[in-house]
Amino acid sequence: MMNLNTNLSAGALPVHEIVYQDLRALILFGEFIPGEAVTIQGLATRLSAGLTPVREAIRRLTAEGALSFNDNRRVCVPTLSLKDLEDVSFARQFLEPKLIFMAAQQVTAQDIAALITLDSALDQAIFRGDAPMYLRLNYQFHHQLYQLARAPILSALTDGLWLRFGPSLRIVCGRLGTLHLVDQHKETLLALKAGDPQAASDAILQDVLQGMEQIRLGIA
Amino acid sequence: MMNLNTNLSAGALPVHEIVYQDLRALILFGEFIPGEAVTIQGLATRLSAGLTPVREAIRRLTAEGALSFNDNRRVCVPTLSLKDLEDVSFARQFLEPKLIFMAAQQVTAQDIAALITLDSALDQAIFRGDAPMYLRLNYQFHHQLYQLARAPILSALTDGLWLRFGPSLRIVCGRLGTLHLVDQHKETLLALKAGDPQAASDAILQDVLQGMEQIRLGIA
DNA sequence: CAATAAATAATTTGATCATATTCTGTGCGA
DNA sequence: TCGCACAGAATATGATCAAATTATTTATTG
Repeated sequence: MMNLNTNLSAGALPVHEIVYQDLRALILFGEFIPGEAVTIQGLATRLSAGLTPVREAIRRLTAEGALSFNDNRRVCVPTLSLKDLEDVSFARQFLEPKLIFMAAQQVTAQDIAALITLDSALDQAIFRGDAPMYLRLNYQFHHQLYQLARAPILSALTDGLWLRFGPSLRIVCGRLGTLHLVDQHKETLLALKAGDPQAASDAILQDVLQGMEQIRLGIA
Repeated sequence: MMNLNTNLSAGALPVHEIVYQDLRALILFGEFIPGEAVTIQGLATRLSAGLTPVREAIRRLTAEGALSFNDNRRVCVPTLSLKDLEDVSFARQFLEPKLIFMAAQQVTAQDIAALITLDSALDQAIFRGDAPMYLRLNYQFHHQLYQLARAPILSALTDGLWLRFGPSLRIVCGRLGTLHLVDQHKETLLALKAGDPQAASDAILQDVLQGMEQIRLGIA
């Protein structure tokens, strides 16, 4: 009856928030197959949560385009068509350079240091052939850059695009070992250190184009 | 095939879907004041729905940036800062011309006829000084154009931006009578009829810039 | 009789609600 | 000022019902 386990407000996130983050990560890092069906009850069991919080998380992800709500009222992971990828690519091509341009204008030495640390870990993940870790760190690198721009709306838009191609990363994953992934992070970091927003912006654009091309090859 | 009318309501939408649409419209057309608090129970009463469907609708709108989920776990209508508006404006400047360019490449005479009808109704609403109707028809005009582009992802992004400045339209509303709102819809329609994607794209860009400027004046 | 279609039953899944619990802020009293 | 109780609101669960999918059975036809 009485649950005296009073959860002090410290790190108490609502269950629906936790479920959202967990489910988001699952989608973002290719743990679902494109087209795969997702059931509320299944997720509730898998994530040890009640139906309502899962339902809320699903609605959020659906609104972000990470899940698709069918006429059946069933939910599934969308399959990204080539046309869809073109659209995602178009949006990223103007959003990311803009964000990084803004970020470069107000970035601190501390911020850059954190990014370098992140990028080193990323390099090591590639070296080890640790694909899941590579996906996580690569996303984190970009995400952290978005934050530095201090443009919540543009950040949200750009962040959301990752959810669109997340499920397709599963394929890229398999190729990681055989590929020489030369990202443009080094150039971006150099431009940030040099305080050159335009150069940083250009470097990220190359990185985006390269990343989108990898996925295009994967789903083609 | 079989399934004789078990579905007694071909158009029977789930309550959470209806609540979502209703709430969305309220936000989109300035029925809420920026900063206004929104309670689950209040909406449930107002929209004659249960708590769960309302909760789901709120999560969706929150994911779209139309509502903001505070640390208190309370939900409110966000206030659009000038900086935010800049960002929305930036995104629209890229997205809308692109969409209309795509639309112009595959638009049919029938589609154009429907848009002309819509635009006439819009003119009449302005003439009558019917601000709420003006807001609805103006949105509908753009929304219909997005659909014609057949680019679901870019459409969703662009559509979502309207929710960001929806609450700020309340102010524009009041000015409607005193303003000479000369939109660029006529030019857009002419370009569509002429089969000139670039011209249509340019016309819409002007319309977007003009619209954003109206809001900037409103919240400045 | 075999093959296919139709109808029906069984199972899964989604939608909604009533209720119990937890959280947050506030006011009261020491 | 601090602590505690209280009210309003959000959170979360499980029950219940409806809808849809799948499986099974029955009917029909060549």
